[in-house]
Amino acid sequence: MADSLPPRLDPALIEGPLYREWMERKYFQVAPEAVTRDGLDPFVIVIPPPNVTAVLHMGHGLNNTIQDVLIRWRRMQGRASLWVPGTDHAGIATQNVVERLLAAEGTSRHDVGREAFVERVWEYVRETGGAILEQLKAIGSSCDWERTCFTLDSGPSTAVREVFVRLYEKDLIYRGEYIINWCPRCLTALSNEEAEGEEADGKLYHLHYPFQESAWDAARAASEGGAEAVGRLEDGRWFLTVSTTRPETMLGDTGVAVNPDDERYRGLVGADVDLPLAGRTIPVVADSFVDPEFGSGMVKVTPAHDPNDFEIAQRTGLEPIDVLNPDASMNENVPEAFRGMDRFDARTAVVEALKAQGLFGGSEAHAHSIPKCYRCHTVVEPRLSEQWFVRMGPLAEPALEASRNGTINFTPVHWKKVYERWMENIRDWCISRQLWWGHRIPVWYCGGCAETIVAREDPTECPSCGSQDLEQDPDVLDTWFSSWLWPFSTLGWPDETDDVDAFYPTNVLSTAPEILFFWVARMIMAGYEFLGEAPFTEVYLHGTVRDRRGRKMSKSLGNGIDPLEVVGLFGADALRFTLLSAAAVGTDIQLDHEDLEGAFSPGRNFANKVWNAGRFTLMSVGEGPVGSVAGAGAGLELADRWILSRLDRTVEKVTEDLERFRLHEVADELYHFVWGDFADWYLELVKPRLRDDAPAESREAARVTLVEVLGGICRLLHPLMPFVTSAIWDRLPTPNGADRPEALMVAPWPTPDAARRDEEAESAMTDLQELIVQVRSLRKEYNVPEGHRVPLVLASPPDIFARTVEAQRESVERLARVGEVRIETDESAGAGAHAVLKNGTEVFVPLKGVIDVVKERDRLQTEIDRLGDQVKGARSKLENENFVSRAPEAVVARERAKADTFAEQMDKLEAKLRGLAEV
RNA sequence: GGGCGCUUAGCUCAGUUGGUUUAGAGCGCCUGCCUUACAAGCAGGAGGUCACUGGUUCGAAUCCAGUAGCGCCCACCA
Repeated sequence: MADSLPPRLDPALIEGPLYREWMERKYFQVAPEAVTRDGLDPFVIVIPPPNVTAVLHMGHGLNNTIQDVLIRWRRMQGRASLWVPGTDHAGIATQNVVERLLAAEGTSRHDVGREAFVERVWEYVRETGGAILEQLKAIGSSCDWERTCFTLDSGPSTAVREVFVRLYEKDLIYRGEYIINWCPRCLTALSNEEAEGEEADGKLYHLHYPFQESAWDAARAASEGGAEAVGRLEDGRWFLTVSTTRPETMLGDTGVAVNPDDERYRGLVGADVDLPLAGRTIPVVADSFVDPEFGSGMVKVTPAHDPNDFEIAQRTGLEPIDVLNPDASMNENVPEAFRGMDRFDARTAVVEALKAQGLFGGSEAHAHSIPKCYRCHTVVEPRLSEQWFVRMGPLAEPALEASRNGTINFTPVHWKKVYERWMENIRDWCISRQLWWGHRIPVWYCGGCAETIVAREDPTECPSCGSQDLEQDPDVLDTWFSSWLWPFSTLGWPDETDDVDAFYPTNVLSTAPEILFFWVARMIMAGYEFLGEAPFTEVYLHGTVRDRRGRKMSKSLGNGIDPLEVVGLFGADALRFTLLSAAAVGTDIQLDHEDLEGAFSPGRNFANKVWNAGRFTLMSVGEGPVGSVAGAGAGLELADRWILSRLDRTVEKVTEDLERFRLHEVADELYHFVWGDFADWYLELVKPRLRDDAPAESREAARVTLVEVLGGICRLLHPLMPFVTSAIWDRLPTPNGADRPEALMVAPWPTPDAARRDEEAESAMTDLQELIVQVRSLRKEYNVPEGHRVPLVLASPPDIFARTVEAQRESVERLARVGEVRIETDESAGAGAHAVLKNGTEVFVPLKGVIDVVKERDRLQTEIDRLGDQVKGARSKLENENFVSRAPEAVVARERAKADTFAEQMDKLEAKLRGLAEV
């Protein structure tokens, strides 16, 4: 059987069939009864739903590999592990895509009409949507596909409706007129989170507004009092200067504000100025928002196009004047010359017009951040409009507390602060979008009596006046308004389902930090508000996948890597392992998109190594029945005991690191255990014992150990590399032909076994490895040709070491490439190896390190000195009364333990040193 | 402007509460090997003042302060 395995792993050959088998056997599925009836401990992850029409990218590859590792590991631990998959309708993104399709056809959504447009999007989603879920299967994701959910499905839609109504009834949803972020291209409102600031080199323009003649005296007085923003034109008029980065908005100014405590301008409050171009008169008002230190200390107030100005206007009684159309062209409230002009053209035009009137005060470079639409990157325009908002304050309270009291943990931990800061400064959430694709807002306006109806069921008549003249709010909800319910809407809420009972709350939420606020924070708020409990307790935020130059991978840069291409070239295991081994907690991942082979060689090479180590083991063990490790008992040799002990340590370490999301460490440990300990050392050491002419007992001990260790490797590695491990495990015999789980993915996760620990074997092996490495190094140093075998003379080695070498004599000879190992007690022979140089002369090579008594003495002495220092340090602390009385008990205890252990170790080493001295 | 993080081998990065790490890995590089599991391999090797300065300590890549460079997040500064 093993002979039939090809010497080079061909992932394509094994991955497809294995995944199909897992699906057929329904290993990914979990029924709620497993929890409610059978009492299994649930472990649940809900997938961050990718956009329904998205194509898999490396970020998905990384995130879903992480989730699959956790799910597979917990499943093997015997927990009812459920991974809920699904997709998001992605309001703006999807609508934009289809609008572009229509544009290419020479039409638009307005031409085809709302109903037909929405139908068209559905059509598009049905055609192209969900492909990403198939792609997740290719990387091995073990989601319960029967539960696949879409945010626009009836279940999640019901949840959205229920939540809207409940919040409205609690007065946590309101409609109001505020300055919102408006995308003039998407023609919709955006939330604060959706308007991303982008650093840009802008300009700060200075504009002059002339005072009305009645204020000239006050202006002169201010000017003489040192008000630098006040000046006089050539024609004698006095003016003030305001600064702005958006001069075109001056057409909508309704005032100029100064700080009430600003001495310079106190006398000007109440004065009127002429608003140039617009032909209006506006007042100077006082508001404490104005920072006297910034610029001239005078601010133009444009209430309809700036959130701060809007607030100033509310406080000072200024009326907003809207000057922009939805598409950001100038509207009818501006002078005819500017009407219909694009905002950026208007900017130039306004500046030119002011120049012509001598009212332009120049401009200067000004770096600042400009908000842009996160979907189309158009510069967002603050705009006054009527929108729906969620009052976030009350929702944030428990969500903030959950982080503070440790109910919810963040990995890496520094996100905790970021999260809390956002929660502390929470602002209301604008949830209405002027789109057609999404959840329609469940609000109707009565034409008969102006009643607003918010209902779970579509109303047919007004409950107040009975009128049937009802019109539904035209807007849809922010995409995230369905996403924030995901951990329970996917389980059937608001119905009281078994799934909610069994699987809520979920356990881990793994995602990219970019959507901490968009999604994670809001899910936590929704969890508390609607189910009274956090939706998960662990938040794992992974790094960003970047290219070799550190740039984020993106479609527009063309620097992305297609995970499916990687799977096709090197296999899913290679992809997964490479990502995991690069994904240290809190760090980004760099992959060279121009050298896929280089980028993914760690995973590919390791997968192949596992494959070959497995193949060799299977061939060596052969067809015959195999006993158990327990049965082998005293027959186990040093190398066997060593590798079993190492396996046990690895089990402990790997499990511990999985619990702490240290997946990079897990990958690293398994890599070194499998490649280093198992393949490089153990397999090489046991080769002589596997021959037909080897002593039967020794051969049997090797066989049972091989089966045991390879089985352990398969289990430990399975969450990371599910395919290659399964392929090997399926061919692995069981001890004494015992029954076993029908598949590796449902086999039990190993647990540490104290009886397997063997420090004697570990230290003896360390010495032996050191000897072999020394000899190899010497051979190289003295140019001993490959074909030459030289005797290795070990003079007067410590007893235990002599026995170790003796036990592994054959292996030592083979691995060190020496002809004969001689152990002598005659010190005069020295410790060394005879080597024959290229010219034929024979030299005696003294061996360094473990077998060189003198050097060993030095080494021990150094070690002892160092331990001595440590003991001294610990003891001096313990003698320090301040330390003992003030330090926490645990710390003192640790210090005491330290002193004891190191002293103990020191004694041991001193004994060893005395032993050497006697030789 | 506020907050946070990073700076370790040619490259990309690990290094878990300060002490068995005389600082590690992968890739790359040099030397020798097709040793019947694997050349996607085996063996040996070169390469680092752990950004800089000072401090705490018996002991610092690890803790503290400052300096320089880079990055991220948040923010209403016109």
